[in-house]
Amino acid sequence: MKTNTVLSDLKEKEKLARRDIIIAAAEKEFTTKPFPKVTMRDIAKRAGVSPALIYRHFPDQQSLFAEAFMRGISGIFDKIFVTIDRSSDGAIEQVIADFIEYFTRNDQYFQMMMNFFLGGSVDPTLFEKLTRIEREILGHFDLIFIKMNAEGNVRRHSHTLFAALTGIVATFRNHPEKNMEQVLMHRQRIAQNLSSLLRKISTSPPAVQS
Amino acid sequence: MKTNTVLSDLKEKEKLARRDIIIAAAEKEFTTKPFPKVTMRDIAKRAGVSPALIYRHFPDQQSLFAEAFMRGISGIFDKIFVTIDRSSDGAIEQVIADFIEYFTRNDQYFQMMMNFFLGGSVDPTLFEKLTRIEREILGHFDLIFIKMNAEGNVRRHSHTLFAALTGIVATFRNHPEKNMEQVLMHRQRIAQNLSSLLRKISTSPPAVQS
DNA sequence: TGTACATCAGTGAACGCGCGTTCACTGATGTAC
DNA sequence: TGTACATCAGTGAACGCGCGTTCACTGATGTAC
Repeated sequence: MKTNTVLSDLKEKEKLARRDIIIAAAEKEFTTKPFPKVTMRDIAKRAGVSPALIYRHFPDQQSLFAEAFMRGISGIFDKIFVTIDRSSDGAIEQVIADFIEYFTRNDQYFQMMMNFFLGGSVDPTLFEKLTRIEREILGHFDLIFIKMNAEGNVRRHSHTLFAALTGIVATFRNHPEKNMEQVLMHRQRIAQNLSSLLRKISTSPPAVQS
Repeated sequence: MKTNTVLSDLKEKEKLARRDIIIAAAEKEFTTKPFPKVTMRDIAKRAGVSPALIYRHFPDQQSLFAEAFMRGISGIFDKIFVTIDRSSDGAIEQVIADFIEYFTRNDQYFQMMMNFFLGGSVDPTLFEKLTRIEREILGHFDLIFIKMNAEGNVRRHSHTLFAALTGIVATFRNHPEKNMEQVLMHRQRIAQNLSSLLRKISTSPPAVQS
């Protein structure tokens, strides 16, 4: 019985590993071509499995995409959240710069995010997850404005910040003759402008604590 | 000979009218369903013609979409440009509110805009047109900041404004339980917040001129 | 220890559908003589 | 005025392709007796 359990545990692990390989393959595919062009065949090929196998792990394409998206998106925001939590003044410049840099270097996640925003009909489970992430982001953005003693409605500032950051990445994209570093620089300049705008709403010089 | 010319003029007009009907049908279709779901068959059906006929007027789908987009988008910006030109202080609150309202009530054009931004590869002619429009928009936004005596780099403020407006429309979308008026209200609140942020960069009270 | 059967990850090929686009054709109008 | 031919807007059906998804099957491993 014991051996039995150990063996089936191994089986289980193997299965999870395969699942992992598929998600990783999907993430990798997203880096090579625009989001809507990635196909199940592509992913299967990269993962070294048959397309049919994917459907043993995920009910459909959207579920796989969602999982790949979640995995990628959590990375950056966890990092940003730490920056906010540790800072005494909200570190808005740092947060803004990190957001822009991450989404510039990983445009695939931005494209996915836009896709979910614009696509309209996502299934309720996914919608739920996205809403939770959004709330988490806004909650942490609130902290920035609280720490910097912002005047006015804090949550509204958070919305404004999130919208502006998203807009910067959405509107300034790869002109044919520009490479990624140039695009990044351009976005960062606009982002800095945004930073200094937002700094102005602080009612007092940053409160330096501990 | 004269009759001849008049007749062929009529023919020509008729042809243009048909072309017009097709574009109008396309615009109408975009209002009924999300942008990527609109098909050539749908448009043909609404226009009351055969799908094949569309290809007598437009080389391909993208050209038709582009033309429908241009037509729709010019409307609002012409109106906004007039507001800017006529105002003494740039009327930034009005411009922001109009932008948000228009794109909320005509989400199809926003979706098209995002599509062009995110889609990546558009043909050079279309790219050229889009770039021209963008320059025109930024040029007029510059006027706003000039009129309000903004401190700092004017063009950079214009970029920031455009990005933020786009971001507001992109990020706050139809939650299943909210209707358009509620979405509009929400967006307008964020937009007002943006307005008052931007007002702060004026170095002096608005210059009131004749 | 050996044998018949069950389970289940994994597969390549095929299904089915949607959709952009083209084909082969029609019929009305214009033109040449 | 009549006739043969050219032009061209317009059409419904068909082509071709891509892609998500499923099917029918294989083969390895586990289980019962």
